Amino acid sequence: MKTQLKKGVLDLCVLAVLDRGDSYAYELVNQLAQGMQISEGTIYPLMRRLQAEAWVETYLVESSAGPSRKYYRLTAAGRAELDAMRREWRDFVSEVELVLSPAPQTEEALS
Amino acid sequence: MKTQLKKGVLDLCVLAVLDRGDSYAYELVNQLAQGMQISEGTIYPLMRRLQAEAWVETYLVESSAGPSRKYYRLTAAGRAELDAMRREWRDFVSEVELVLSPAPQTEEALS
DNA sequence: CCGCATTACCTTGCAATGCAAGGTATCGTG
DNA sequence: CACGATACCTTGCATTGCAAGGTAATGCGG
Repeated sequence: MKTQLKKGVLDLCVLAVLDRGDSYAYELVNQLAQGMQISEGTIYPLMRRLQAEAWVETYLVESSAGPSRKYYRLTAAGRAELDAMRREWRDFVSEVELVLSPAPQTEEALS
Repeated sequence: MKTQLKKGVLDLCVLAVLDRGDSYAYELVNQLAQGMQISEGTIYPLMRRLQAEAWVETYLVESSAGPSRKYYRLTAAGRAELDAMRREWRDFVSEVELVLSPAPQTEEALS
């Protein structure tokens, strides 16, 4: 999948996944990596940004196999942002589809 | 419209517009600026990239009001690329919509 | 004829973000 | 006790959109 296309969408995707239940970065990468490529070098800075915006909050959970996991939970603000991003996403897709669709036959295009 | 979302899509949009007829950068900005914001500082480097990839070729046309216009015409390679990009776009949208849709209830998620 | 708006071209520097590469630490198993 | 898997993280680079600024041609009003 083209790298540039993902820019600005991964936030939305991560928030959407977290809306289905708390998770931690390492797991998020594995989940998202199935459909769209995404690597650790992407997710960790991204989670920091989400936390800096107060869209998620964290808590540690000890693991039976490996170091403690830093779980992320959506905040109320995060859920609101998720809704806003969903709307932006739909508007964006509509806009692009409009450009991609065949000429809209505007009357004044016959100069 | 969010800046980051546009990354990787503007190429596709410009090629799609050119597929409907030759145009020049200044006009492309005005056309695209209706739906999605786009500025001159974006379009000129972009057109250079498209030309460097040989997806478009140029020819000058003198204008009755202002300096000569540098028209861009889609090449065969450009048209092929446009088709490829359209497919990538659809795949990309599908992938994101999949993530945004409610939990798909995979059996093995009950560990 | 001169300045100004409009058209039309272009470049520089910055900001945002995805990613490869590399680093650290913990746990269970052989 | 070495190793793989799990899980965390950072640094530096590449790409790309954009604001800001610069150049030049044309026609019009004063």
